[in-house]
Amino acid sequence: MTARVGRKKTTIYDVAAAVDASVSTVSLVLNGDWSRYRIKEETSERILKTARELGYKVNLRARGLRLSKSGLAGMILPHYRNRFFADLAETFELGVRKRNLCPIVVSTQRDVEVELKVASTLLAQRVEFLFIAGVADPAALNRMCDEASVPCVNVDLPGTGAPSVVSDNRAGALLVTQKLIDKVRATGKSANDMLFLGGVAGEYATDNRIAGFLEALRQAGVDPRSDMVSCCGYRPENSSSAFRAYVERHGKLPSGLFISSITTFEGVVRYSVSTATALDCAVGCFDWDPFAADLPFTVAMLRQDVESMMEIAFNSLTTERQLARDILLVPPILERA
Amino acid sequence: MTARVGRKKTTIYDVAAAVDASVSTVSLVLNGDWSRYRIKEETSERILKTARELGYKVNLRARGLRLSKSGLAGMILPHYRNRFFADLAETFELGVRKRNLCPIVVSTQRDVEVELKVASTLLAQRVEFLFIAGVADPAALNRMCDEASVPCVNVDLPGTGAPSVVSDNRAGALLVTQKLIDKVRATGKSANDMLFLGGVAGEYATDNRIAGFLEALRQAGVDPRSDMVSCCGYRPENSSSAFRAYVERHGKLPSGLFISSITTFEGVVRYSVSTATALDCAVGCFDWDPFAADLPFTVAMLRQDVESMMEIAFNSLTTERQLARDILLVPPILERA
DNA sequence: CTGTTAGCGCCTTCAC
DNA sequence: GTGAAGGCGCTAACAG
Repeated sequence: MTARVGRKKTTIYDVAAAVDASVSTVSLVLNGDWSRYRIKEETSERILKTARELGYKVNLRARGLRLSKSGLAGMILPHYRNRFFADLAETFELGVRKRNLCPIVVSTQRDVEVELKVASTLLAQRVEFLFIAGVADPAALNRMCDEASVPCVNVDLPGTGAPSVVSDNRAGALLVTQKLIDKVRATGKSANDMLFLGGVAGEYATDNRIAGFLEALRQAGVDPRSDMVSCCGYRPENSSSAFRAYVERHGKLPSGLFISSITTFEGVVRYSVSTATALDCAVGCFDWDPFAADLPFTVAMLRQDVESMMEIAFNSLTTERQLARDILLVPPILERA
Repeated sequence: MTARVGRKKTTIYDVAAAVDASVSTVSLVLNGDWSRYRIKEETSERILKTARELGYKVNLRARGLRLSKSGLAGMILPHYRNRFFADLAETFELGVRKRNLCPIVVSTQRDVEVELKVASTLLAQRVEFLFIAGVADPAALNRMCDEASVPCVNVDLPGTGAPSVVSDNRAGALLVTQKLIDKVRATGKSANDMLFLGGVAGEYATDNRIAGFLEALRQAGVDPRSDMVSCCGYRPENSSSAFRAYVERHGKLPSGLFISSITTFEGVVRYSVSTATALDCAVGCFDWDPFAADLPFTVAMLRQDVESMMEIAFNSLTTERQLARDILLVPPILERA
């Protein structure tokens, strides 16, 4: 058998002609409910057989046009390069396939232009719903979906233009910080020397994590100081130098370290390696990565509860939920302690 | 503006009726080449305006049906959970978008059933070509594409059913092993105590890596022994115990360690951490991960050249290349040394 | 039990 | 300059 690039595909008309039946009979048979339409079994078998011989395959696009539904479901996210987004994509695909639809996941590299373009392509393809994760401007995309009457949901992103499913950053940060404080005190150190590292002040997630961090400190009777928080962004180089600066200023490591993302963590590890400084302090991280989990010191890692988030997201596709536009909070999971 | 889930979309007929023109005029204008058809500028502007007001959006599926091309391009891969596949997916999307198509990437978790089902869905959606990466049985999928007259290419996977683009495992392994031997000898140790760890004997990639490893040894005047190779699979637990077994049997670490995948590496790190054994030997890894790259010892990492691979893959979609079905080898990149 | 037919929304050739 | 009409492949009434 050789490649037959561009050869014309066989249609139900071809099959109908071959068995000398009508297209509707063929269609009925091919869609399985021939018994309901009391088509002779012999006819049905002949059709099935020749369809196979002719290599017939449905054209889902034609069917979709006829039925006014595409059978497609879309998701846009920034990239696949960390476990959270990778898990989101895979969980989305699974859920979509379970609903007998075909997933279209597209990454947009956090580029607003690309986000807009991709979203409009997906809507023009008539996806039946759209998941929006980690984009720069959810509101614009929500509006587009609204105009196209396509249900959508924001994931890991709060917004008022659609239902939103987000990790409970505050509660998670509170929990991890409490663990850290316990550990710090168990080793006889002071919770007055803790540090929050990473993120960008003003960002939704970062602000909530800081709030949780500070609340835990207050609950433990510690009076938060401004030098306990260092929002150095997401790049490893930045956290590396921010951490170095902290250590040099204080002449020692913090007693407990709350790291706000896996890339920030990378920077800390890089510092530790390059200066041969053992990280003998309590460490917690609001993110999870299998490699980081195997490092030479115990880290309390918070893993976003992707399964729950996606289940909730799928459930918010109903008309009522679409109208309600709630923000649904999902507590993350403490992975190590 | 409120959600209007399920409301009927506006079509070119609606626009035509609104401006009291014919659908063909509307179509012409909306597709931009109205000047070529010498449509009055005034008409054209009126159409554009009302189309916008009515919120008209093309239905790409209807257009596709009419033009017999879907505007869709498919890729199937096992998952997104390592950098290689994540990069593959993103590079694919970029290339596809550059060609003004819409990417559909679907992960199949290395499950043959799922692979088959997904492939047939994508073909039924009439993707214009299909990239196949890291699946269990490429031949079956190649055959399906062939029957559907859809060009396809195997990525990181050799096959005879379609052109294949694979990393040059042998050359890469040879290169890294040479580096390791240099390092081992530079520190006064013997290249007779090197170890290849990971992979599955009989697998294409593993076998080629072993071949490169052994060849480098031979070139360096070392006579390979069977206990220099331990194919312990891909799970971290397995490499962890396989490495432990090696160390216990020999009473010391190997002088140089060639690790065949990132998950194998994880297992080695886990062993090192749990036994407080410093990994003071030359280490090389046929895989790349940003976290691993920041670990407390220098590792020569080989990174698959995703960009080149994908470029070659895109180029092998032409009819001649489809018929030729070559296996194209792409050397990986040495990331650290 | 099976066939005819009218679209789904769009593009394109050919008339006018 | 613009409109009418056919058809992409499929489904679902509605007729027989």
